[in-house]
Amino acid sequence: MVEAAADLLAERGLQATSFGEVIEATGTSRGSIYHHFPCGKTELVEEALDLLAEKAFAPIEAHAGRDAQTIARHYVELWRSFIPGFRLRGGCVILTVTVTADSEQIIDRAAVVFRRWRERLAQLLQEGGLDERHAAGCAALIIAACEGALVFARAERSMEPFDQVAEQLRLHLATLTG
Amino acid sequence: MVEAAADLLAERGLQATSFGEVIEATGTSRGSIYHHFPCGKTELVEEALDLLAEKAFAPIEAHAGRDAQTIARHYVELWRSFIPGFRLRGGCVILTVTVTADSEQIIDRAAVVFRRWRERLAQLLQEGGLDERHAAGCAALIIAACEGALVFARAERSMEPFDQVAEQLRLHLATLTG
DNA sequence: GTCTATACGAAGATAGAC
DNA sequence: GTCTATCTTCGTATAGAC
Repeated sequence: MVEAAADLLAERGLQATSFGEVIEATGTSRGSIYHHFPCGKTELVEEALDLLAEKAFAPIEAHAGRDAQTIARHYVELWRSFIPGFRLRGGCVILTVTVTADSEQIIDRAAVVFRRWRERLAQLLQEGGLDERHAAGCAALIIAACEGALVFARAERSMEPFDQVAEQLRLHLATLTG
Repeated sequence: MVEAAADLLAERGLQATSFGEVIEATGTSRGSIYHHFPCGKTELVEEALDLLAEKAFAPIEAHAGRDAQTIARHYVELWRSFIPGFRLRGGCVILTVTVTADSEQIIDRAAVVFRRWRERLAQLLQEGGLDERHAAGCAALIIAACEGALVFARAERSMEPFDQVAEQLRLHLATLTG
């Protein structure tokens, strides 16, 4: 049930993900959702966000321990791989939810996800040899830039703006670690 | 009428901006909107987007002709100034609309805005001495990173992540122009 | 515990009087 | 041309049968 909600969130966004669609996707019934999630949509969305956030960047852990440039390159490549998967439509769910949510609870949950992503990437970069003073900022830059570039790609239905940004990030990392 | 819609869009986002609120804000009537905008909400939103896009970055033109680092610094500062104005709530309207719109027309209009922003900034940077090969990419990076960082700031209700990103952008520009 | 039916409200859009 | 009243659709949430 949470998985179906997560898929729909990723594909269509927060407002567009209605219980009606979750029901259609899962085959379950309306009342059953409220039995498992008494707080309704907010509760379901929170769980779905956690699931998405965890799954999204699990692959990067496979590169833990390598040098900072390699980590960064794979991280950006992972973002890039999301674009065709979402058919240039969805972008990042956490971002979409953040800018559209009217519930403080959900925004707070999204904020936790963003922070976790940044802290983990900063840690990986630092372990990969990046100066401690730049690690947090550099991680924030990479994720922020990828988020923004993903939106460009979605709007223009083209990989070009994303690839331009990725190239600049590569240059920046090369400078910092060189 | 368009101005009221633009204000509401900036403050509350696409889905949250209803005709009811536009009516309340302007004092006009429901039928009157459809008289001036036969295509309804889509048409009104398109006009509002154009208005917002034009107004948002007009101030940067005052710095035209200065060196690339100065241009970039003022550009980022301009983005930063949006945060308190939107009370950390709205973020960038064009971004919000892009990720939430279900109308191809509106997304296309947003794409035009993004492209125009990038091209103008690239031009200013290049006139400010930035290498032609980096101008387009660097402009894309700056705008993408600011968009992403704005979302972080909104989610965490803090300037810190934005300022981290801004510092990295400053470093990057210093490297490219140094 | 799971389902059906329905209440309740909001939003977009339209009709028709003036 | 502008306004009031209304229609339709859709989404969340709940009540109550089994």
